[in-house]
Amino acid sequence: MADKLTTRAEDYSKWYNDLVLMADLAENSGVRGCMVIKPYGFAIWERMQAELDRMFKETGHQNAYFPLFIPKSYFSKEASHVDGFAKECAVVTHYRLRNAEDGSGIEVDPTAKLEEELIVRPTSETIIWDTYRKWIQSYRDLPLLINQWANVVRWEMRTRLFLRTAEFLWQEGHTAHATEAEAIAEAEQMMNVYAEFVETYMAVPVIKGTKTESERFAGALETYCIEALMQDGKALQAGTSHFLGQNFAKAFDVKFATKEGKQEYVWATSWGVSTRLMGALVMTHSDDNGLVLPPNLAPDQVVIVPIYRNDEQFEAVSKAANELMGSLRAKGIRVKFDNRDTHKPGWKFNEYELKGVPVRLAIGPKDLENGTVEIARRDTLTKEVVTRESVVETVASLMDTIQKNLFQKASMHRKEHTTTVESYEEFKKVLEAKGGFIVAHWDGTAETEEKIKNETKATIRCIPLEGASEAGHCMVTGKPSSQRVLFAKAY
RNA sequence: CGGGGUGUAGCGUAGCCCGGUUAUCGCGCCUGCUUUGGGAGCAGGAGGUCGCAGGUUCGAAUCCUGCCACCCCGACCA
Repeated sequence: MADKLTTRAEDYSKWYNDLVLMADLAENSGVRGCMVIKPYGFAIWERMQAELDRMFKETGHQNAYFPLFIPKSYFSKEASHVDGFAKECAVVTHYRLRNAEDGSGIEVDPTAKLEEELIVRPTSETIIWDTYRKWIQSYRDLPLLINQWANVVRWEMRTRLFLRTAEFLWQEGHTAHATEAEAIAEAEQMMNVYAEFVETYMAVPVIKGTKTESERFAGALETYCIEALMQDGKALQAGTSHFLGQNFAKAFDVKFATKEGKQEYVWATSWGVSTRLMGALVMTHSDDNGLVLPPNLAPDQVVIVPIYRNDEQFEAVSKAANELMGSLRAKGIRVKFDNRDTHKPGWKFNEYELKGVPVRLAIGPKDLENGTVEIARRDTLTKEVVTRESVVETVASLMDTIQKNLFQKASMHRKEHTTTVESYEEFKKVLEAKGGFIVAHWDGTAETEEKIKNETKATIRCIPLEGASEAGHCMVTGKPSSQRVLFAKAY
């Protein structure tokens, strides 16, 4: 397995797929563009959900659930929104099957045609705003801060495991506010929540910014995003937060009575992250030995592997392991004791490396004799032997050390693959030779953006929020520019 | 939707051009013994509508026709 990973490292996307498949995260289901997320992969997603959900609630949001099916007519209300999604919708046209008369099997019953087709949600703006109209009457009903954990379907031409599947899991927040300023503040806040989650838990450094007009979400006035750089030098959009203005309020007639008794349209935001984050995780930290999970996110932070030759040894080792597991858990560390008798230690070592468990402890007869434990780190692949007395402390501090080390490593990689260029020639050269983020001046027009995209495949990932404003000239047209923007080839 | 490719055991594959015993090999799986501090060894065993449907032929995994599925590369996108 390891050989296979190494040889395929030349082709990153293949390598990435192998990693995902072999690490027991997910596999192609055989259903077009849809994946099966396996238990271990789903455990990681659940960790993401848990931390994000906590952060949403800490910022005042509540969860709710809306229907999977959306009547077609809802889509006709917001023109730019439907333009963005029309080409990738799965549509339910019938509601019954029957046995074919010629005995060839099951067929769709043509007499069971739906009066109005149902769209399998590609995103829930339309049905949620239709509902919000009924929920919002007064300024006292605002702000309405709701999140939904759900699956959505987008019939993409081309799919890629985790990064772009036909069906994917995500959360979508949809909020309504009394004022424009409040809605903008919400959209910015959620971008910051995403950035904090991705950096603190996933140990993936991100750049916060806004999208250009042409890259903006369908129906949004402003799209905030976080952009991450993968190991192969391509960028990945890790999360987006949209300021929707009053577009949806007007389309779905969502008005509220102000304190002064006037009727006004509400201001809206929406924001989401998806199972794509799993792809970001894999492609940021993994190496040829498999996944590398940051401790803050890992479902199992520590695994204890017992080493023994016979039942007595197993008893003795298990006793020590269970005690150790108890003290680690008391420190709030997620520990698994793998006492399966069906696999040998060497097999387990490799398995947990592939699965990216941050710390592995091994206890055997020698350790019982010497009062020691062997500690192995996944991030550095190093091992050391420590005393039983110090192991809990060592492991506890390793959680922090490994988390920081992974973030540090990814940050260094990004720094080394971020290049500031002055000319279009240089831009093309760097893009070709090195890839990564390229920081350059742009005249702010969609034409120039389009030209660059067509000629080089690179897109403007974002207009960085923390980028200092700096006068300069567009690298393509020479027209004045007030700030450098971030370019890259993207997934 | 354009271009390319692949369908043979749970996974990865040989065989196909040039039709001919019982369809190859590895991993995995099962049983037994020995093993267990980096993916164990030996012996035995189970597992196949050769993607589907037709056709050609004495005979088809192999040749022909049609269909289906998936993958990869583009255009589109979280």
